[in-house]
Amino acid sequence: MTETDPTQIKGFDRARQAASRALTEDYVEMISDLAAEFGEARITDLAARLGVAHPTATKAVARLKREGLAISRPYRGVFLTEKGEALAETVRARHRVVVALLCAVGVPKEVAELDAEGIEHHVSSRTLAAFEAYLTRKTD
Amino acid sequence: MTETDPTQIKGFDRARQAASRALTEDYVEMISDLAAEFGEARITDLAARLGVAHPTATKAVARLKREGLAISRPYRGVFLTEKGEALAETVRARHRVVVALLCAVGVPKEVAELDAEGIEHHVSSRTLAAFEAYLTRKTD
DNA sequence: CGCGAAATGTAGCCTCGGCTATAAATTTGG
DNA sequence: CCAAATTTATAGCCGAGGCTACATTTCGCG
Repeated sequence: MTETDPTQIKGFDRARQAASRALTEDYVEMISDLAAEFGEARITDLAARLGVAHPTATKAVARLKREGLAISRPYRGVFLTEKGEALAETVRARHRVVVALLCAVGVPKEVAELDAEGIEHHVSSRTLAAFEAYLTRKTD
Repeated sequence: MTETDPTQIKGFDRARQAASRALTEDYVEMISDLAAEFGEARITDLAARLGVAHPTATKAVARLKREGLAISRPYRGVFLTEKGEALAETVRARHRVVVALLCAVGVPKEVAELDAEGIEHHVSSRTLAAFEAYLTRKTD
């Protein structure tokens, strides 16, 4: 029998958990963006921006509501709760840092934006802190 | 109607595609590692290292076989095809670069290993090239 | 105002990647 | 060499997150 390496398993588990959080984070961020732009987030716009069919967005919003991140009434826009807004701000901030770090090490801006969309969900708080410290050092 | 931003959609699509590739890449890399260690990859060891139940590993291996990345006979070990080995090497190399870059910007080694497991699947070839260039610059 | 267009909701289906439980084959040790 | 332990396979379930098709509600405009 192979001696089970807990560190390695932990890495895969974390990656899987991050994958399941990614959708939530994307939707919350997008709802926040749309609210800032138009005053409310509509299902159709959410679906369009995320590149999915509307029923998919409807289901996702239902999940956000279950998790206490958003509220909505039938045939009306979607709004974030305080908890949802807080998460949105966290996600947005992390996104900015990841993009900035990628650019700082020489990744072209558009590529950085594209890759950050996937990478950001896997950046732990400790790695994020290291990124921020690096950017601060480099700026000074 | 919101003006659809193609760049943003592309980012989300890429992230979703990367998520579906991630499992394949993890399994292929792990099979390669086990083959190097023990001469063959057994379903039980694969499952243990990835932290899943064995039927889950069996299903995943079936998929790899469908995709021409691995071969196996009932009750025998799993082996990579040439295509599978090539993918494994690519994945392994990318993993090393990602870990090295994280370390280079100040992420502690153990954290880098954990986060890399999730991040690596979202690093495009252009970003990878930028990482390599940065590491080379820094080393010189 | 009322009607057609647009937006939202609902139903139902698919695939994937987990799981448990159970069966079959293989390996191992006495 | 046979029985027990281990390993692998299979069946069947679940939830997530896609989709299409169709029903319903709201909105905008003539």
